[in-house]
Amino acid sequence: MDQHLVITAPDRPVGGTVTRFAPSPTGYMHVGNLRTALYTYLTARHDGGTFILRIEDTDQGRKVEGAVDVIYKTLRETGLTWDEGPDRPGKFGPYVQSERMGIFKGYAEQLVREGKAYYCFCTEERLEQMRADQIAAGQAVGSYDRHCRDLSEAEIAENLKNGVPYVIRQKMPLTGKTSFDDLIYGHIEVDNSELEDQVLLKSDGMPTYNFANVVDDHLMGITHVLRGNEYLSSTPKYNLLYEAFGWDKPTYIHCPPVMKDAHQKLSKRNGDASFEDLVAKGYLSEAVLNYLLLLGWSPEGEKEIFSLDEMIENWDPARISKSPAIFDPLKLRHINFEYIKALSPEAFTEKAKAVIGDALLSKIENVELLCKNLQPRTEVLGEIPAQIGFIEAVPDYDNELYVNKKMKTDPVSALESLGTLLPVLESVPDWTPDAIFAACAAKAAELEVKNGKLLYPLGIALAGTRSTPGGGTDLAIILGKAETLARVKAAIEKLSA
RNA sequence: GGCCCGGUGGUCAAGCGGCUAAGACACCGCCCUUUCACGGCGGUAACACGAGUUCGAUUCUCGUCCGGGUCACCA
Repeated sequence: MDQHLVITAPDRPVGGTVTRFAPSPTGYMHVGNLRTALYTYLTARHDGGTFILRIEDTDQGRKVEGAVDVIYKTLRETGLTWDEGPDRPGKFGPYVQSERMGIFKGYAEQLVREGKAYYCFCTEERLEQMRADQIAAGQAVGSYDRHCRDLSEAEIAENLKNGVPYVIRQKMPLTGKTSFDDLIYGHIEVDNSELEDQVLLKSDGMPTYNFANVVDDHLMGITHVLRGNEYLSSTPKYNLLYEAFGWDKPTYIHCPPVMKDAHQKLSKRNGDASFEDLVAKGYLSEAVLNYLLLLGWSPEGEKEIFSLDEMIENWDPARISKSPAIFDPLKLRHINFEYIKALSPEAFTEKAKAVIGDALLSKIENVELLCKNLQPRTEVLGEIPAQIGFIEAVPDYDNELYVNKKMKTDPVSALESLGTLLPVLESVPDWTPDAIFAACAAKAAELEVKNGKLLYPLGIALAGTRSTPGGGTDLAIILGKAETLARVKAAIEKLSA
């Protein structure tokens, strides 16, 4: 990461919306994550608020070299600029969670002093035994039995003095209900008896994820928390923490997952495409972002193609869907196609050239014409090579290709057509699209046949395939005169054989 | 299993008590056309099921079924 490029973040607007995207650096940005980043970004930007990037790197086991760069790179490529982050420190840093580890213990101890949390000296063995007993007794598994919740002052002091390892647990209310309101899912209420006295501070003095999250979000002034709906069931515990501290609760916006199919989430484990993979295949980053916008959210009108500015303007988090959405590569293709069509010819040509490669490029007489024909035929950049393989050499093909009902052609008539066309092509004064087409059309008129009768076979002769970027005369221009004449002669020979 | 959430065409989805239940992708057909495309026009296709509330339910309530999530000193 370009740590030398550290810029101080600007001040936040007073009373504004503040959101945060808090990814774990796993070395991979899957599209579900990116969608969350987008929704989080839009929620801040729509309100003219602040968008923060916080790196949650405390899972040392999953640490991957260079992973933070992937996050930076992806957000930059998609234009999701952040106001505060590791490289843009504001007043609420640090923005890398591993650098914040010192601040949590004090908060946990504060809750202990206030009687809202307690020291727990249970050993791992005891907890395991407890769970085993619960299973044996056919009870609900998993919940801590609150063994240390009511230790006497003396016992606690004694243990502390002896250096017995401990964790700090949150003291949940035993009765009553806790509720919260989610912007998407509405009012959700659970019995407090369902809530476990969760660990806040681990025995190594480090906070648990849930605890760190609440404290960080509060200290950073986060007003809107966007995250996956797998956190729906732990949100009551979050709220109880906010209440214990007397902090303002954020607005919760839980998003449904992006699915691979009806049962599985999209994930790295399943080998599903990451943002980088999609870009490598020839999807435009704007198109990917636009598709993701629509995957789980719908605008008010019928417009589907949105620039980032238009997304910001039209964004309304309340219109996020409640149910999971299956990632549809076909629809992505279509959106990508829309973006490709909207490219200027020059911009498309530039992108196409990069995919075609210099070797093949040198064999193309008129790259501009080729690209002009390619643009409305390219949904994904990566499929260009397959469309122009014929330029390198005519593939093996069957003469049956000359059969075309509508053009009224077949191998016999094709042989005839190519025979008439050859001298026409040889004598075309200028090797330009208009001149060639005019000459061929004139010949067709003279013979009183449809243009296709002559030109369809030309296309087959030049490309050896039905699907080509352009008609026969365009192919002639792309291949050049010498190559064209050679291929027509070869085709005549093949048809005569 | 307890708790929580969800369930409109194949997919994304609009809808928020009364509609012939939008639109997009995909699919099919027609037109245009020097192939294939692009484009234009048209078509097939949906409210999981059962009660209840109501003059009237896709919309509200309950139940059933199905799917997902969550129950760690992991994040």
